[in-house]
Amino acid sequence: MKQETRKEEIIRVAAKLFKEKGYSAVTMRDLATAMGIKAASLYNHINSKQDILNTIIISIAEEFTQGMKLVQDSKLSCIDKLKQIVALHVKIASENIYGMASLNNDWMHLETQLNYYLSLRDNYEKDFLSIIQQGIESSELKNVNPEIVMFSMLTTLRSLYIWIPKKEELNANDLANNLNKVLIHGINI
Amino acid sequence: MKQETRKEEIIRVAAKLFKEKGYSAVTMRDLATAMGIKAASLYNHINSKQDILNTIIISIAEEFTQGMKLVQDSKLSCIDKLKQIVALHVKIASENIYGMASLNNDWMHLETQLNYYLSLRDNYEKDFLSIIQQGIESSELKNVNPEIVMFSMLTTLRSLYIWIPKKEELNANDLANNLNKVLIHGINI
DNA sequence: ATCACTAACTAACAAGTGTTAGTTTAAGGA
DNA sequence: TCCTTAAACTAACACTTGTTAGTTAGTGAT
Repeated sequence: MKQETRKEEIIRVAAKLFKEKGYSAVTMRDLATAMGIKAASLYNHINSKQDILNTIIISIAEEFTQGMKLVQDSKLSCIDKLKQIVALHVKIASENIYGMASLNNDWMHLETQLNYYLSLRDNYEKDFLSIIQQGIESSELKNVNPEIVMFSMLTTLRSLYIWIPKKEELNANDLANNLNKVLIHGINI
Repeated sequence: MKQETRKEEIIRVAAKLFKEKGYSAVTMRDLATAMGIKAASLYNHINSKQDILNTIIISIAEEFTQGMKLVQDSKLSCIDKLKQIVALHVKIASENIYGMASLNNDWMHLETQLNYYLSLRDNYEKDFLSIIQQGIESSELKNVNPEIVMFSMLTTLRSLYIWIPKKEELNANDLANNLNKVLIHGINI
């Protein structure tokens, strides 16, 4: 277990504050108070407030991109690929409850990294959509509007960070299984 | 068609800016520029920045509460009630693309109205959950985890405001029908 | 012509913003 | 003991924030 550096600690605490109030509403003095130091002291460890946001968002976005690559390169059926994606979201969301909030709500405050983030997101959605389209073509999935399927699954998965903390009794596996049932098999008899 | 007052115009433009950058990142000078006037002039029409947010969020939240009441008082089957809720979200989201963003992302910046908002949201979720539970008890729905069903449906519906503007070719009815298919009947063969 | 009203304006304020510069303190190794 | 380094500090800067006060210009009714 690698020991957390002071810089990593600051970023972790920042992510927590960003989740509660959003990036813009959190001041460096808020962050310093949460760390038990003065605002100016933060700059011994980090370059700028903006840099903290970049680090939080880009690292998670790249994790998703990497996970999607693995799913795509696999020889799984379409439905199994979708199940893998659900598992990927459950895993990343569980490990980054606070960071996921910034990813979802504060990406527009990225500056130098905004275009990079948008390209990662765009590619992720393209890959996701393509899996669904293949499933429909191969009759593995019903002939439903593929974009609506992606939208529905993706918004649910992207919001997991809100919901996981309220349901701590559910472990990652159970949660993924339940989500698969609901998202893929529907709810009516 | 009632003519829009200057105050309503300010609130509408504010909601649009709030959607793009979030409440905290939008300054009164931003809003004034978007209106083509000076910041101080805004105060001839509105009381405070905070007040604008209150108005945007509470009006929509009350619309949802009212809609849920109608659904509950109806004698519809559980699945038809769920379909009515989907339609309610599609309708409100279509008519309040910008306001929905504030409702979802900036509710924590409510001050005097925060507790009221939270109680509305809490009751809405309780009512939603109760409909699903009744559907399971009466065997109208599969025996799935009711909270996961609600979470999945609700996050999808709450994110409609992101998605509707990208798909203008789909009218409200088609969208609601497609969502019903996907959310209720599932996607696998 | 006077009045009230709407809606804009300029000027300013007090508080808060991210950040920099320079300094101090404590710990560990040579 | 001396030197280095990590990590805190105080003080300050230039700018931005929401908001207030007081004023001005145009419009329509009496």
